[in-house]
Amino acid sequence: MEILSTPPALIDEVCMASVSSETYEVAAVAAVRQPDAVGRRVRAQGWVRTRRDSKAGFSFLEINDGSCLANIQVIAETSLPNYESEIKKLGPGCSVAVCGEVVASSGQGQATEIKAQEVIVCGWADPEMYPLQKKRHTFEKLREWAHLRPRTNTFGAIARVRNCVCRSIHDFFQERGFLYVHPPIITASDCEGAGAMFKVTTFDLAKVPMQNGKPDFAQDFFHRPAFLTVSGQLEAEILACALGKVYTFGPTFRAENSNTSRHLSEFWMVEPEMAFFDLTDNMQVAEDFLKRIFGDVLSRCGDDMKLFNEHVDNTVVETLERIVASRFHRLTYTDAVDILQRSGRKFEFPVEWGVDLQSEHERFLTEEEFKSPVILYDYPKEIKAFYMRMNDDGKTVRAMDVLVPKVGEIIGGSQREERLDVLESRMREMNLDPAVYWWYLDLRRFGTVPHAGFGLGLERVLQFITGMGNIRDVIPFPRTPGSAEF
RNA sequence: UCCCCGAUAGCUCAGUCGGUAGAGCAAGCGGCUGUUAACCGCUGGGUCGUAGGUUCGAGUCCUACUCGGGGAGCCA
Repeated sequence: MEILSTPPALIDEVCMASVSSETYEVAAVAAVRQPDAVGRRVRAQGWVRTRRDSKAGFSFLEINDGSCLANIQVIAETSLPNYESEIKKLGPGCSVAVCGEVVASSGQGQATEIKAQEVIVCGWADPEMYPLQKKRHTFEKLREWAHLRPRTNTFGAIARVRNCVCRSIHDFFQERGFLYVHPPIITASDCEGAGAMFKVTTFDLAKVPMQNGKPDFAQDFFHRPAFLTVSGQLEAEILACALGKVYTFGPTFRAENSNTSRHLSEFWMVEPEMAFFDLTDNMQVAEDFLKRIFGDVLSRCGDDMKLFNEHVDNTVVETLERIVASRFHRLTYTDAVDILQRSGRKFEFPVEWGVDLQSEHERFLTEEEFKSPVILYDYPKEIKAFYMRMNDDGKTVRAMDVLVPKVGEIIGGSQREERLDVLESRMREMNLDPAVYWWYLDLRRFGTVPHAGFGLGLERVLQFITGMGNIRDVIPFPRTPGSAEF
């Protein structure tokens, strides 16, 4: 366990003036809590969670610095010079730096504690005004305090799990020789038709230049309509068709007026794209990928996952453990429809070959029929995008969706159509103008290769991992219709 | 965007048949205690989401709007 760390510069400037001449190692709470930290002289810095006074001549302070779920208990004796003037007035939310020796704790619940030689108050938090109380708050209320909710146990845990997942994403692809690539965030074409897009413009909206009753985009910044990306897939294909295996990882924007617990207007998406991969290879990558993420979270975020399991959803740990050890069920769309029709279950929306599966159908498959993630593939061409590879039956395309219990679709992907003539006829069928996609078609015109890829919604994965019911609670600053505070 | 539900103290909620508001927690003060969601006592704290309407009288009934939640569609 590494105990030395770089102190935040700002805090140090604020506090160093009053620090005694003795030296202390700046240490994270996570490190100080380890039994082997006993005997070290440390400086712990963070926010007070609670204070308890003892008439035995000292107060207990619980300090959290976000390095782990748990706090470090500080023993602040009445003999400290600022005990009456400051320490007795500390409460939830105050920021402090504590210098002292790490000692074995004589109480229950922690191995170590800090016997304070100095307690420096950096910032006060008026208990009459500070919103966070020493009690449970609803997630809805905490959402109104997005600037303070990272200081709570649950949202601190979410931040750490989110970080762990992002690290796993990079590790997984980097170890397998993928290149991390960056598609544009501003895009000029509504390539995929994957929902409404946010417009990007420098026009003065009070006086937009008009031409024949329409905005004259020739005068706009990019000399044409521009949007925020809804997917980096088409650009990722360009890069894959030169570099082999690539992945993107960045923000994605959808202006869809979706008001659900599973949709955000701004979310993070991972999109691997692999040249010389077919749909079977693609499914294997998706499965290995999810298992790696879940496995890493279990091994690196044990305390945080324990919190989710105890206070949010008591099945999450068991579910992740089972998935890591199991094999995903793979079946065609056609087989899935067959299972649903023969289930005897009365669905609100009847199942029929050719229609898109509803939430209730996906949930039946993942939660009842298989009780595990399910990969569905070979979907009817009518309900999937133009770029997905046509099967020989002429009716289905090489699409795949990875479905998980509760959250539903967590990954959507396909093998891409690499045959120029087939792709062009598919575009015409769907009333898309091939001329607009000239560069996309060039990839098939010059040195085309079979390739495949998928998209994974980061927040959907986090929802699944943590059991959090609302996607707005697994991203620090959720953007949704009518909501962009903070 | 559609359907349903909700909005009362800092937070979570109760409030009967329409008659000017209550609890728990939090906070302040005091007590007790190597405590750890600490505990015990006292005190303060409200334009009942906003705007109209019905009524002698509205937290309560009606309408619209705003915000929040659940479900649906779209999807990741």
